[in-house]
Amino acid sequence: MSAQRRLIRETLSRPGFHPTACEVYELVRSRMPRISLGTVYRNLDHLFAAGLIHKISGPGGARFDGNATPHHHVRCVSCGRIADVSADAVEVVDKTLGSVCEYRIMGYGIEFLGLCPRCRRLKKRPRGVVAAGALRGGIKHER
Amino acid sequence: MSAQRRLIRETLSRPGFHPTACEVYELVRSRMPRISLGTVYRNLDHLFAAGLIHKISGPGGARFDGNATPHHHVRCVSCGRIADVSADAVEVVDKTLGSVCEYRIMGYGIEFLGLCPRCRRLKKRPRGVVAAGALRGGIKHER
DNA sequence: GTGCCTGCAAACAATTTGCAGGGGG
DNA sequence: CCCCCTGCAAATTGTTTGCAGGCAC
Repeated sequence: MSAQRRLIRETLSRPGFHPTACEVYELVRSRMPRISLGTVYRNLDHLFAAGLIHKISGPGGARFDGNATPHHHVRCVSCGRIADVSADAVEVVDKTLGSVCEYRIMGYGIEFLGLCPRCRRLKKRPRGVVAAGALRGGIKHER
Repeated sequence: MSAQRRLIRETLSRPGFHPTACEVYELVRSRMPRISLGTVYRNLDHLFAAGLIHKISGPGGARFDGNATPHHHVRCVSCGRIADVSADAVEVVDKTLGSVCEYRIMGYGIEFLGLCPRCRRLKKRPRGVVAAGALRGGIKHER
């Protein structure tokens, strides 16, 4: 693990912080002025593929989250800010929609990740279309 | 509603179809050769803002869905294909994780949308950071 | 005419990649 | 010595925008 990668990871360790790649770049650059944007992207990708950080894809580009434990996110429809939501809240999401966090929840979107019937049939090994860190909600009922 | 917009909407009406903007462009162009990519983007945006279609933001760009009723999506971790998931499945997502659809579910991510405490306090009216069509999961417990 | 709409092309933004070098195992 | 990593710059990709018209009311 290079100094650059360590510093990027450290930058993401602040709780409740969900910066874009460019924001990470600016922050890291203040302490390591010669780092390049390409290196930031490469390392964010590396950390994400290793499941060490979360990547939140959305409009206006991806955001990153140093908290790699299973949890979800809420985005403010007015300012776009992102906050964390406990993974446990998912189980009862529709029943407690108002008390999931301090936001006033107006809706939500779920993206499941899994193997489609055809890929399963073809016994294809997942070929990295989705990285480990994409499985934001942990697998609770593995069979 | 112009002929272009109608044709774009019609192109999206096929059930279980989740094309990118470029795919929509190609399809529409086969029937209306002089349409421009800009027009496709403009109209997809318009339809999305009006809540007439869904927009699924994710890695590799957004995908669109002509089914505007509340529902969610599942993405294959191997081939990246997207399929629909009933909105009702959300309520019991953790208890029936294996039977939500015919995919083998490996995880999921939820994005809530709502007003953050500060925006609520400032009495700011949501200023279109998120369009109507972004509220993919309907609001079931409005207060 | 006014306003929404188009095609086109250029601009923009986010991300990826090719390359030549460097440092640690 | 090899491999992974870097900085840099250019290339790609996805998306938006400015502009000069065009069609409908």
